[in-house]
Formats: sequence, C-alpha cells, structure tokens
Amino acid sequence: MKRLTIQRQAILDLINRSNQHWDAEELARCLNKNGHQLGIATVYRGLGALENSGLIQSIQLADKKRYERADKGHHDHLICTNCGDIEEFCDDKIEQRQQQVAQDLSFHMTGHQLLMFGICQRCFNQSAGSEAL
Amino acid sequence: MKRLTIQRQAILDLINRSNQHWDAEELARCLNKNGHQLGIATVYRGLGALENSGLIQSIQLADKKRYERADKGHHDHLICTNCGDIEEFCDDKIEQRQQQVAQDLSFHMTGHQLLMFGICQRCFNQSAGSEAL
DNA sequence: ATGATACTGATAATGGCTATCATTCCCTTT
DNA sequence: AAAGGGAATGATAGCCATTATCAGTATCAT
Repeated sequence: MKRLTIQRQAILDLINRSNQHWDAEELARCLNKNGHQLGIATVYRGLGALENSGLIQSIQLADKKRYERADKGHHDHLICTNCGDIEEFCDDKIEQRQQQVAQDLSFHMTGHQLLMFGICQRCFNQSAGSEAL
Repeated sequence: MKRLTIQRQAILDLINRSNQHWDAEELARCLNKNGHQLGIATVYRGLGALENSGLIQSIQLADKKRYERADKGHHDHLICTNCGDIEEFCDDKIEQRQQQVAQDLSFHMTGHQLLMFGICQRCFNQSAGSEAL
C-alpha cells in the first residue's frame, strides 16, 4: 500500500471504532450513509490493501470474508450457526500445539484459521424456552 | 437422501477410492472421462446429499469446497499456499482444548474447522535450493 | 509545472454454487 | 403388469461475492 487515502482512512477508522466483523458491503453502506462516497470496488481494494499492511485482519467464512480490527491481536472465532453471531477467543495451548504439529510435520506455518461452529448461549436458551411451550 | 443413485454411487466410489480432496468440477471431469455422464448440477447435489448423510466430508476453502472420504474420520488440514497441496493431521490435545474452550464460553459446539496455512516441506526445500544458485 | 505512479469509481466479467423446470427414474400399490 | 407419485437428473438461468478493466483523478518526486 503506497497511499493511505481518505477512502482507506475512512474504512480503517470505521473498523477501528467498532468490534464488529464487517463484510465489504456493510462497510460501504455504513460509510456512504455517513458523508462518505466510495464505490464498492474501492472498498474491496482498500480492505485488501489494509489487510496486507497488517492494519486490519479478516476471517474467511463460507460465503464471504469479514474484516475486523487488528489491534486486538490474533484470536480465533466461535460462530453461531443460528444467529450468525461471532465470538472471539484465544487459547495459548491450542496455539502452542499448532506450532508443535507443524514442526513435527516439517510444515512451515505462516498462519492459521480456527472456526468453531455451534449454538451460542443466547440461542440455546431461547430454543430451550420454546421447547417447553 | 432417499436414493443412492448410480450417479451418487459413482461420486462416492471415486472419492472413496482416492485420498484426494476433490472439488465439484474435478469430480465431474474425472467421472465424465471414465464412462459416466453426469451434469455439474447433479454433482453438486450429489455431494451435498452424500455429505449430509455422512458418507463423505468436506473442507471449506476460500474459493471453493473440497470433498474427501469420511471413513478416515475427523482430522484437520495443512494447506501449502505455494503448491496447493493438502496434508492432514489430527491432534487430540487440540481437539480437547476446543471442547474445553467451548464449554467455558457456554457455546454448544457442533463442529469446527482448523486450517493451517504455510509452505510444505517439498516447496520449502525447492525454494531453499533455488536461493543457493 | 510536469510526468510518473497510485488510486478511484463505474461497470463488465468471473467463478462457485443454487434455483428452476421439464423429463426421467424408481418404488409402491393396485 | 400398469399406474401413480415422490425423488433425482440435466440443461441452463440466475445469484452473489469478488476481481478485472479502463478512463479519469489525485498525489508524489523532480
């Protein structure tokens, strides 16, 4: 990334001001509703550039990529398959074992992504409630 | 899945006879080159049906889904970002910690996917060799 | 100021996958 | 064996996230 333009700064600011996991369209919609005017292609390119520079990070879901702040550091994700909510966690033991596994297999790991799918507590409680009816 | 048709049987057989991680198009091409005649939609539907029935399993990569035998049981994947090769591993400690993390966060986990990205040994050795030139 | 380079934005194109729908297959029931 | 019905097939249109294209604009170095 050679230039941190107004558009890219706007994307970065929005992501940094929130704890959400944004997709490109959500970002475009939100920015364009708040005084900015950036095309969807610019958003995609900006996100790619910001991620390459380490200013933001992303998770690759089945349908689309979602971007979040990078200043929280590395973590993995719990994804509720009912409501789509994304929770975060980081477990040192898992991280360490991953390193160990890679080393044992002579694999030069550069990154990883751990997604855990399931039902979040809120959805679980709700479905438990409705079952009792 | 109500019927295990000839087409689905052919998909299943091909996957079970190999250790590859197939995408839909590769399967269709290979089958149609070997006496079968199935449309791409049938392949997609067949793969979905076979996976729902637990007869095959899949990993979701950034661009596409890849299918493999289910009789090897659960495992995670190392993906070489240079040559695309996919290696497998299973680490009980990681699996256990995942369960623990989910439990600690009151998250009712139904599944997970751990992808580790990096350079496989073969690619690493090759690039080391070319650097010495 | 000038030219080079990077970025933007509109839009076309791509690629994996799903929806549609007429046709065919296969299983049951008679 | 015939008939009826649910399921699967195959061709193809459509969907959706993302990338490519390209003309125009902004910014940097000289």
